[in-house]
Amino acid sequence: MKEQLEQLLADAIGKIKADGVLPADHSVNIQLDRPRDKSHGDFATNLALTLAKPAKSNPRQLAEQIIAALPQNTLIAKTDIAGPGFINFTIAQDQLKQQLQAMFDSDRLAVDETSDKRTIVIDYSSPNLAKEMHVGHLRSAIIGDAVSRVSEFLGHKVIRQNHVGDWGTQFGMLLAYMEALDNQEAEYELSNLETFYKAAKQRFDDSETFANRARELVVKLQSGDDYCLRLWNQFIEVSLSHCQEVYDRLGVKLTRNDVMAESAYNDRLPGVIEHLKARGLLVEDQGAQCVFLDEFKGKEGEPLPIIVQKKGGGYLYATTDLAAIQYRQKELGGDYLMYFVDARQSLHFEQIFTLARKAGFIEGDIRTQHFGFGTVMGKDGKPYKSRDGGVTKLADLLDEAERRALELLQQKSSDLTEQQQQEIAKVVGISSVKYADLSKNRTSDYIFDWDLMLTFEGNTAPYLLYAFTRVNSIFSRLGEQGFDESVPFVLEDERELALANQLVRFNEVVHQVYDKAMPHFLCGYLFDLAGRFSSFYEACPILNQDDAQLRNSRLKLARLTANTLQQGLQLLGIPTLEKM
RNA sequence: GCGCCCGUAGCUCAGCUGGAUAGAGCAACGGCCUUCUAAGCCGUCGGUCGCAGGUUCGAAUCCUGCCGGGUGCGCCA
Repeated sequence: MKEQLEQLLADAIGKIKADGVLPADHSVNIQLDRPRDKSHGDFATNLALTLAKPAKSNPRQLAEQIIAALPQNTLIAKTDIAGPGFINFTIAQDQLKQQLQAMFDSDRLAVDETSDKRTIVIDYSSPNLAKEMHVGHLRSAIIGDAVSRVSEFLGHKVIRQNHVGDWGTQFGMLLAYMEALDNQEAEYELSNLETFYKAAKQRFDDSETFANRARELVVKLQSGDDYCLRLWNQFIEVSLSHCQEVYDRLGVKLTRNDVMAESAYNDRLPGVIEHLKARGLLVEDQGAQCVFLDEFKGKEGEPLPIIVQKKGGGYLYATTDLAAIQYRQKELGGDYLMYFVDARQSLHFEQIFTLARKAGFIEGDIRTQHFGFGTVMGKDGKPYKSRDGGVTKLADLLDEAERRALELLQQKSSDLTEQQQQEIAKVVGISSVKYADLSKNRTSDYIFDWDLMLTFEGNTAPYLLYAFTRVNSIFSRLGEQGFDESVPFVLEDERELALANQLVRFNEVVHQVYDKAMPHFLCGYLFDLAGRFSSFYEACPILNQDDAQLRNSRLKLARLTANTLQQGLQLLGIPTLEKM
């Protein structure tokens, strides 16, 4: 609907250019807003204001000329010139009803597939396997997963990549500790990776002999020693299955098949260095192999190095990331590489992307984009910590979410069995954590607050889940008798109209989420939708409506609302519940 | 020192490429359950958009400076 109107305006601009009202070479950016104030119509544009100067005209007069130049159409019911020269459009109700009907008939709620289909490689979650997943891993997994789902829904080919860290220096320490324990002990201690890591670190710091053994083991591991590889494999296996448990609980779509660990690029690393050398990009500096790019200057304007090989010959994460870019493009056929990684790594990615392009690892139309995100903070405004001051394990955090959700459900009297309550609490708890994250602007830090995310009031998962069950209850009450879906939509009450206008925006919003990789747009949309439905439900009798035409139309609105809520939540990676 | 991000109501957050009286939710206060829904709805109160300049017909949004907070910057990943 917005696109159609944009097209009409583009035609109008073309016409006034042809008429000499506006210089033909003046480039025009058509901006269409949805005015907050209902009296300003369904859409508004400031075109006449921005073009008044180049047209050497006054805005209101130009507005009239633009309106006059609009092609014949059935979309616009009314145009007004308001204030200094805004053009306000009221959409013809027929068009709105037609759009609703299209959504109603569509199995994808009339969301358009993208016109620019890509093979998108999405790097998300990517934890370090040395430790158990903690709070810091939450955002990448949740946001990356939501954007993956949205991208797929729009018709892109999505390849998920879990770039887990399994090759760092700290593995020597872990292997040495495994070695020091006997087999059974090791198995037992590995069941809690967090304490295992701490114990290994402790020993590393305390004992010189142990530390030396740890360093020795790293070297042996990296040179392919069988014994080390066996220990290492055992450790990685345990750690990966921990991750998988967390993904399954979170409803994050990652599986073992998506794991492409750092170590998997080992064979490619010498080739990366060779390639850089062949391109004349490599410079030796203090024994290390570096690349200096003019784009990145240091303190006194001297170029900043990207170190790709240590003086001892070891490789660094910059090297691995370059190898990964090469792999994702060449082997996976990706033409859009997305990275959902902490914002603190933005400089690193800028450097890597620039270098990758300069070195020819990526060329032409291939997009690379780092989507950073802020830190999860505690109520004190500092990075989120557990009570004892340590980092909070993700598994423990999810346990607490489920426990708190159960408490919340128990407070409300309900006809649910104990068993049902527990199952529902799991969904509500996990969804609350996910939604709290998704509903905030990706780029900013946010404060993790149990009380705010686990409430039925405001922009929260429980509110939306409950809103869905309320809509659904209409249909369970309706039972098997069903309703006549063939009647046209009736939009007489202002609340019916408000709901309809919101429903129709779904397409636009889903595309925006993809364009900016900002799931919070969708959250805001769903919250608004649920609110409008509640107002409608309050004021407009549905099942108790005698007028059959009206009753069926309202049932259709309710059905469409339910489907949109469900689809929207699903795109966010949140399941719906039949009852709560 | 240099780079990036942030500062909006008492609290948690929106505010899309500059647009019309800066919006939600919570908290506070006041209404609404013999008609599907009260885990809801309707309303009231609450802001010098960190500060100071500048650009513009028009700035929370763009530019400059300052204050305050975060974070990154040669051999960890």
